[in-house]
Amino acid sequence: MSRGSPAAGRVAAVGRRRPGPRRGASQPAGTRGDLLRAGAEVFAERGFDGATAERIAERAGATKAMINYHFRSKQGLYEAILLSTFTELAGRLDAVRAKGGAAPDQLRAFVDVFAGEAALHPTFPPMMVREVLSGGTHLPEQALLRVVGVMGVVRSIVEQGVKEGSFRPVDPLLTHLSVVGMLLFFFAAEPFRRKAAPRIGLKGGPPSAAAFVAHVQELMVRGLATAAPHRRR
Amino acid sequence: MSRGSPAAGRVAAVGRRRPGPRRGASQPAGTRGDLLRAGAEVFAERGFDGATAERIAERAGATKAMINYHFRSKQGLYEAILLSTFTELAGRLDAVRAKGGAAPDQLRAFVDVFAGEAALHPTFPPMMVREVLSGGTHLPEQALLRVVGVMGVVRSIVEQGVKEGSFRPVDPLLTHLSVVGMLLFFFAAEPFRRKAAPRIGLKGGPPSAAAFVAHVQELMVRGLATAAPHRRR
DNA sequence: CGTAATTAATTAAACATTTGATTGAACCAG
DNA sequence: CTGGTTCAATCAAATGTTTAATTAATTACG
Repeated sequence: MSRGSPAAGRVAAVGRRRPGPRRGASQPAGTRGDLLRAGAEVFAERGFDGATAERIAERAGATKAMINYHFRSKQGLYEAILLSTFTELAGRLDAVRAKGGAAPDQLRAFVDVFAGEAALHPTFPPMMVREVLSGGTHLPEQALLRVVGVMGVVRSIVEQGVKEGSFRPVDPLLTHLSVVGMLLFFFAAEPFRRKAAPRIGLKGGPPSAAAFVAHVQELMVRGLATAAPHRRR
Repeated sequence: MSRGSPAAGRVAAVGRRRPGPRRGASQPAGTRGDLLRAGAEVFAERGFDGATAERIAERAGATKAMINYHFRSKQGLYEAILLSTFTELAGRLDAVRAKGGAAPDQLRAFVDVFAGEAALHPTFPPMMVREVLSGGTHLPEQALLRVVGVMGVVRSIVEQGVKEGSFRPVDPLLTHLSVVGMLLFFFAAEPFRRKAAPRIGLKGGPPSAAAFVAHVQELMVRGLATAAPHRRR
């Protein structure tokens, strides 16, 4: 630990730029960025314990020692990925709430943005679900706050809808759990559907994300609406 | 594998009975049953890779060699657990469909039974979600068929409802994904809620399973109902 | 300017654990 | 005895981390 290690408090700082080959994704270049991208993929596919440092490094085109150099440990890499992912998502969802409008429209927009983010960063839903599954073991404090923030967005939308009379009086937390649960499960299950598709009689291939988004939007807006349901008996 | 190993094709067979201490759960006694129970718990908590044979054996009050003796390998234990769990669930849900009745009532019953099973066997939702997450890597063929069967139950309920006129014309597969996604996520996230509850301003403690079930039932029946929604604009 | 000193980035090898599986002896009911 | 069951000890492979050496860029300064 005698030589200066950059892992200490840094998060987004980028080392020197290299004129190397073009990167596929967007933001950070260099080995550090390669590790973030490769790590997100492998962690999403196999979970924290199933992802070996060796495999991550290989996919990033680096050696596993680089993980410890740039992030201090495998867990350090994991936390850096979680934090940046959750922060970006929470930011976009906050924007939905901030934009205002009628509650049903905000709810539709919430679903849209959430799904858009999941489609843009396919590693986010699996990582989120895995983290929830393990009780937030590896979840850094700051990332947990983002999750709480998202919960607050849904809560305030629902509360506004109830006050406006467009929604019946429902529990905001339960509503949040249903919407986010549906969406996370759908996107996290994508690899499963692809692999199990031939086994299932799946006409017209697996369902598209757009179709599911529309389905969820209708389901929620109709399901929360004030109008009385089809009462039987 | 020279000595006779019972692991080959067995699934539910029980070794000799012992007069040991009372077991907490129901079915199989003996070391084999202890391993099934302990394995389900640890696999649910940590996933396949995160669960060590040592930890499972310890919780079962046995040694890890017993896993290999009774199930040939750690993966063998895992598959045995998955198969028995999924088979039981699929059976109860098939019964819901077989009982008949109006589509909305069947859908409510489906949610009820699904949630009841999850509450009775808290290890099932996490294991199911983890398996879906990893694309069904460790999923034995027979267990996959059960999952497909459950999907068929929802599909036929929805198709009946559409034909009867109680449901609007929705995609059965998308409907299945929403219901099952909501339920699995809710139950799989239980440890997370418990751990994050103090961090969140959670008035009255975490939501009860019964409350969530009622919420999902209303949401689905209203959301799928034929009646026109609260059209805005 | 040019060159030596310094720092950052990277790699290959070594290390210390951990872990799933195997083995052989002991145990025990019938 | 005998055959199924259990355990303690052992093995070999895998894995996260550390270390030492190498290379490249940046800075200091004569």
